[in-house]
Amino acid sequence: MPNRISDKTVARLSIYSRLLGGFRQQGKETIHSHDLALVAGVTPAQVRRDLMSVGGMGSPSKGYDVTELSESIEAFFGSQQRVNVALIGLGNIGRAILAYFHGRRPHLAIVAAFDIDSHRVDCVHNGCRCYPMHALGEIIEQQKISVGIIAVPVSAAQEVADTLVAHGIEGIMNFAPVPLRVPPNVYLEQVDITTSLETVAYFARQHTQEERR
Amino acid sequence: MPNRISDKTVARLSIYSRLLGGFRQQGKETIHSHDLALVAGVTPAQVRRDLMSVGGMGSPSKGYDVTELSESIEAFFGSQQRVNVALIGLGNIGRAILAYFHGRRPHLAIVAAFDIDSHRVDCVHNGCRCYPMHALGEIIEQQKISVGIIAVPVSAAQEVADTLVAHGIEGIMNFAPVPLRVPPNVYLEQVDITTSLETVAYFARQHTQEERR
DNA sequence: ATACTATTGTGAAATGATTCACAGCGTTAT
DNA sequence: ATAACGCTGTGAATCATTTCACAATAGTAT
Repeated sequence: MPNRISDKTVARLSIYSRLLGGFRQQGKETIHSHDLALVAGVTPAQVRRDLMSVGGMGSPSKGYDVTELSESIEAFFGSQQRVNVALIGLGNIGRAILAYFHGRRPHLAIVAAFDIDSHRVDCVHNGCRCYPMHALGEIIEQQKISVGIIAVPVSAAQEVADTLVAHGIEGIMNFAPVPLRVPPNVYLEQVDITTSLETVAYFARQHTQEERR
Repeated sequence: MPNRISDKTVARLSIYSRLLGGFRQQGKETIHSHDLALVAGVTPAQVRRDLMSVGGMGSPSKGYDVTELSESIEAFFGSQQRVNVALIGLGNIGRAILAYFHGRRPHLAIVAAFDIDSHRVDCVHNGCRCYPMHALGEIIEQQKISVGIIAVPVSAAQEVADTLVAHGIEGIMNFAPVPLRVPPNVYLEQVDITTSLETVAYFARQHTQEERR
């Protein structure tokens, strides 16, 4: 492998991509690393470093061509080939996620939802059919789903993860506030809202106390 | 300042705290760094390093006293003093967050919600009163709110953040998929679900391609 | 044409986070 | 009592990420 790209860089590229989409719509043709850095909340050097990963094609004094760069990053994310996503758990968080992604990213579609509650099963929420939990493995393989979003209670999260892994999932985004065990060949992203809020509260208090010093 | 603690460490301490709570309930009295590391999904060395921040009080061959350690971490997070939190935006994500935190963390309470939609205003969701948006500044100061959760659409996010900052907020957790500009004395946590999912999809695909090599 | 300016791309340095490795020390076994 | 074991706490080393700083270069002005 030539040079692996860090997850931090990938996350920032996603942000640049979204911002560039906005600039494109408002007719901006070129942009400097400085300007992109300003709206992205990072340093110009970081922008340039990140853009090297997608083969940065900027010109001095003009900067980067917005359309060209936007398309380069989309190509980097492989937007020509669709990634199918499953959402497991249709509670409050699950429904919020479903509503959130509905029709937003064409190449990143939630194609199936799952829940144990029979009231939710077989309904269509935001254009997405809800299947019973026991169909999980079968549907993953049928629909060639490679990414799973876990939005079930803590007590069920590891079991769901195991099922996903057993049926060949490649990446998991976990909203349940519990660290999951998955094999190293599966990419895992923990989105732990409780922990995040606790971290914010901690540093908020720190700042207050520093001011008092 | 003696030694600043990194946000990564703080986040992990929050996870340890939660896990220790579980161990405490099931009557476990002592625990080794190795065991805590296993369930937290990190290395034993990392656990010990993190616990140094709260004045690690482990004994060789017995390990750490579960109750004592649990209380040390809670004290570290300042659980004796309550942090008041405001939630701005009661759409899908806002309601999910509200339901999620309801009665879960006593020292970290969402005490007020805000929305522009008059249908939502003045209702009580999950024990939390919803105020109209124009009351935001006033209520923050009245209720001594120091942390804000932004769950409004992208178009309103920066304006809300500015209002929060203007009224003395110390920390912000932002769910709107746009980088916010806040002064350096305000701690900002971006929770960008789209970006996270895109990152998962990217690495999931990477793994698939590596296997093919 | 030539000089000047501002910006990119990128080695190199700095900073930050994690892991290693081992001294020191309770605990247990003999 | 003594030895042996295994774990903690931590300095040092490693690894990862960010920032610095500047050569190369395209555009612009003279």
